[in-house]
Amino acid sequence: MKIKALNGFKDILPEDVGIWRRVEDVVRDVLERFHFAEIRLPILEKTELFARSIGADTDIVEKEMYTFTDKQVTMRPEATASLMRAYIEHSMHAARPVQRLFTIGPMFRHERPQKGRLRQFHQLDVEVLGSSSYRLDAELMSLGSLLFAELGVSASLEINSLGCPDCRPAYRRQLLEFIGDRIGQLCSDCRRRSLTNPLRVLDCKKDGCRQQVAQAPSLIDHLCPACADHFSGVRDSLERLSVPYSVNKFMVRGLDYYVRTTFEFVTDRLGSQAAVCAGGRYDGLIEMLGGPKIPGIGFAMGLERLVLLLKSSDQTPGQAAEIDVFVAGLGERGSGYGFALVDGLRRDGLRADMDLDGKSLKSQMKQADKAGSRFVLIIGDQELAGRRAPLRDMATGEQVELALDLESISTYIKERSSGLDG
RNA sequence: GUGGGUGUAGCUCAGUUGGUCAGAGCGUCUGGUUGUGGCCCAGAAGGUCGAGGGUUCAAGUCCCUUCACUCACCCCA
Repeated sequence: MKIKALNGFKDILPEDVGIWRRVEDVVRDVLERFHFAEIRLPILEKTELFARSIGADTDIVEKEMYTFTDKQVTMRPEATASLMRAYIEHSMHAARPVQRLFTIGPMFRHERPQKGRLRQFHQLDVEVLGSSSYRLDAELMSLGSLLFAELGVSASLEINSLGCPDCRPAYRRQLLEFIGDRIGQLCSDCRRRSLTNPLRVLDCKKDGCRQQVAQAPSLIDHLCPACADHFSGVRDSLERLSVPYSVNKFMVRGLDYYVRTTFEFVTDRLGSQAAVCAGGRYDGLIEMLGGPKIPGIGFAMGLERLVLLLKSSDQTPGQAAEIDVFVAGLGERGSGYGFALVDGLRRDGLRADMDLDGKSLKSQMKQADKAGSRFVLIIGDQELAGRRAPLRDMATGEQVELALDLESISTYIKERSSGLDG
């Protein structure tokens, strides 16, 4: 029986790494423009951290975490909790009043895999601690929209407000009353939701439920004055930044810690996994985890989903050259000389390779072609005797005779290759 | 946890009502006269048809079981 990767765990093969790097490069570039600093966090944390931050009653904590029960540690299902832990542990609030941080890495959830949802998946996690300004909310959404724009992916922004501990309970009671009157018309899932997480009834996908909740009281009509002001501030700021958005009053959050602003970038090209980026404000979280009373907001972007979008958007990157020069050695002497020459070229900053298995010249030419090498240098007994060797330009087929020494060859290739530094 | 779909060469897939059905394309390798890639041509390697059991003279082809993958539900980035 062959050993295979675990269900929901995927290898990212060399042919896909290019697109992943592109995503990561754009992410880091844009984040730096927005003055964010990268932080790298452990993958394993105390189980309690997630239970307290995400919510002990959530599906994630109840049944989706990879936990070593004998050690009470868990593979992180998301990054926000870890980042908060690090922020508190290192008293980062003392270093500067507003911390703008991001991290990229794998997360683990034991869910049933499907399109755009794996058990090990990767997220970009962006968090700002120390400001409750509504402008910050809009700034993060602008950041998200710029990320999509720079990657050439289209996704639309939806926003909502979940209120705060002052206004949500009252709304929740109203909603429960509304649902109670219609409980018979709702699907079985929604009947269960009405007990566990009533807000979730609002975004049920079933038509019957949608019709029923269409007239439901909406969160954003029942915000307390402070939350209402904040929400309208967010909207004004988005308009000032010309970031297109729509209000989705049925949008809910799965994690307990969110308050006020929530937002998602959604797409219709990922099957049922519409959200490619989602986040919101969590003003009480840091305090709840034992830190200072400091507000925060953040979002997570699903990188697998982003990669899927990039692949579907028909942006063929074209095969890049893997190496600058392939050295074709003929016979034992030619191969031996070429072996040392390739090593020298590499030490000189060029990407070089050769065949080590004594293949025919024709076969070596094919290898060079397949690798997209810009040049092929041929070394056989004639060349060793004459101290000169032909260098073939694989694009044009033209060949020049070069003096058979490292410096001449290296210099010639460097003068004609692009994308080399130094 | 629940439901649907699919499992035939490295990859993408054909395989009619069970009877040369073990195939194609791509990829790989070799060759198409001495040491030159792409295109073309020729040839080769490569598969216990996911696994196990059953029906039958005969099973990728029918039945059962099982495993895997996949999409969707739940939930969620």
